Amino acid sequence: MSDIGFEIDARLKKLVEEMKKKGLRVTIQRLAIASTVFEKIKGHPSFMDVLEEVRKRTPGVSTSTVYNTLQLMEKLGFITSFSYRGETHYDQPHPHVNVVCMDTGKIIDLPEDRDVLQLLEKKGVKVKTVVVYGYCEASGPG
Amino acid sequence: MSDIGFEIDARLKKLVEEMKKKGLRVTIQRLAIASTVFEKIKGHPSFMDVLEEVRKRTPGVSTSTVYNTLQLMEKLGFITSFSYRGETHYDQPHPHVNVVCMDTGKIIDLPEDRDVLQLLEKKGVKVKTVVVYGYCEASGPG
DNA sequence: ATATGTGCAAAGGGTTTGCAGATAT
DNA sequence: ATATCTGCAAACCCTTTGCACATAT
Repeated sequence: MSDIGFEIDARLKKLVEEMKKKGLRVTIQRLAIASTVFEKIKGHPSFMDVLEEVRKRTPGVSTSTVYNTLQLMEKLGFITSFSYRGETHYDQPHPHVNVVCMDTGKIIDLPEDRDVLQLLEKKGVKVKTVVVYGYCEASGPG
Repeated sequence: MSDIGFEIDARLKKLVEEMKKKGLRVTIQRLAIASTVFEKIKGHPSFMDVLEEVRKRTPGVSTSTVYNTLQLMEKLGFITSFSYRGETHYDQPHPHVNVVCMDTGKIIDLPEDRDVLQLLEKKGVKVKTVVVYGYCEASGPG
């Protein structure tokens, strides 16, 4: 469990601890999937994005294993997800504001979102994540 | 075109005008679908919700007709949509803040949302609609 | 008269599942 | 040793489409 070829970032380390604590198995596949997800999560990857990237690195991993692992990671609170245009997108678990451009399909995190979150919380909303559907600079509604 | 059994609300009237102006046909089905949608839109109905409600009122209307009409209405700006848990939900077209309870699945409009929208616009985001994923009063994260 | 719309039924796309064989503990 | 996990392949659900028939204009 020391030389497996992955960068062990803090989240991965914590996930592994968490899995062990719960008697869940730390498999090669789960490590490959988790490290991929942590690396790509800022880009709001879709399920297929994750699957493809995992397979680039570790060929042969199955759809269901990726699916199961993503569900596990979500249940353990390491990622969140939301759906856009019929696809599931994975995202960082801390409350923040995503902006989706309905023209380009791009999804970015709003840089300074603390005030938005605070305003929502002040209104009694327990925020997990926020998705703003709109248009980016270059494009307009229609 | 006078006694068709539907309440002609302002939006329906406007939609009909718009359709005529564009040479689109004002059919019984479209009227049934549109009036249903306008009546139920505050409840963020899913595609299936709309289909079922339309059929309750006007049996025999097909999936594709409902589908086409909803797309048409969206293109003409009378409704918007977003997806949640793999389902398309239809919504009012003006910018506003929806709150989704990830526990109960309930979707409601945030009552006083103008300041939230203004704050987002001030940050340069052209907002079409906002979906806040969180938890309602009774439930907590987990 | 005819361009547009409808309904049927099937295809599509992404997600989810059942199960036999494999494996981390 | 054995409970858990993996991979395959098929099922699933919702959405989307093609096309012959019907209809609003």
